[in-house]
Amino acid sequence: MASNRKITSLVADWFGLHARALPWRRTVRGRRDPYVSLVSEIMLQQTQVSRVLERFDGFIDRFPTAQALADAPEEAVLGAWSGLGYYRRARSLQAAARVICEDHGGRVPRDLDDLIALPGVGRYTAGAICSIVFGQPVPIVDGNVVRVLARLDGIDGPPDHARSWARADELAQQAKTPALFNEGLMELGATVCTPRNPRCGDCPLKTHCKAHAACTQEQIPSPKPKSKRQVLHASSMVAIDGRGRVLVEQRPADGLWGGLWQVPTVERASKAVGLRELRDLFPCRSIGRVSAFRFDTTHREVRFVVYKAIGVRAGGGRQWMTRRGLSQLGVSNAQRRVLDAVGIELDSCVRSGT
DNA sequence: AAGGCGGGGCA
DNA sequence: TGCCCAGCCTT
Repeated sequence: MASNRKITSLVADWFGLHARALPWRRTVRGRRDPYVSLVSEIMLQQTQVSRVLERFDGFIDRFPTAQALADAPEEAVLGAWSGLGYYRRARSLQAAARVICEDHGGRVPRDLDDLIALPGVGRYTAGAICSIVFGQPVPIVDGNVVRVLARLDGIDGPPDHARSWARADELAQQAKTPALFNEGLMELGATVCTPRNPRCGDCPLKTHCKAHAACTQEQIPSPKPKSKRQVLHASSMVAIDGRGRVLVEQRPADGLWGGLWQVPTVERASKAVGLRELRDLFPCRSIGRVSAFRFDTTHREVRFVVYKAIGVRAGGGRQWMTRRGLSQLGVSNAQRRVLDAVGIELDSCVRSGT
């Protein structure tokens, strides 16, 4: 049985050789920018690196400091977050920036409890900042770490978070450089000890891994119990005025796509709203069905029907918006599909440096 | 403890 | 099609 110290040094040394060059890993005089790291950690919550890469530099260019983020209008933040999903993260991140500016002098706090007190920051994210940015010997556990540690110790069954935290804590405390060990453990899970087809031949822990010894790495951990997706019927009405503007409304702050903008849309759980009721809700001169499509998320199957209407008036919280204006706001990818169905393509706000 | 919350890529 | 991803918050 290898010592914890041996395990941690193997991982840290491996990371030193194989770390990917990711934008949030840039350093100035050997230090990472804590604010930049915080943004990256929030973006990376339940979101793959490849997806974050598409948005990260643009977001940092636009909001380069906690103060800049705190001072920005909320719709600009949601606009920069468009397409990333889990939009509450964007609001929470800005709220965190405001706390940082008001309570911590504009500096990301170093204290674990201060970090956890920030909105949108839980034990994982706080631990990541503490250890990776500030070098403190605190553990972090994400989906990668759960998997790597379960395989290393040959723990069968569904993901056991309590055990993973205990094990990660013991390792982080004994690591020579907790920053390199923690980030290396995640990197290992992301690039070598992957859910499927792990590349055990390239793993620095292969001679210490119980799953590898027993050839059970593919079965560990066992899949999480699945929850069934709810079906939602959405009827979206696209209306365009004489100047080419689009009629839009803002969704409620909470729930699915909270706070994002959309063309007038009615949602029903059981069946799609009928055309007659649709006309009652959206009075117009004429309306016609354009197309339909399915939009799947992890938790929902949304069946969209797209209508195009003529002779609609604004009001009831709905307003005419230019396409350029709309592209600056938060718009879900589902609504981009709706607009695409009538030939409207929003400017991407993914571009960086503009 | 469980459920809600996006979106895309991959087997 | 099902599963997973640098999780967090609410109930």
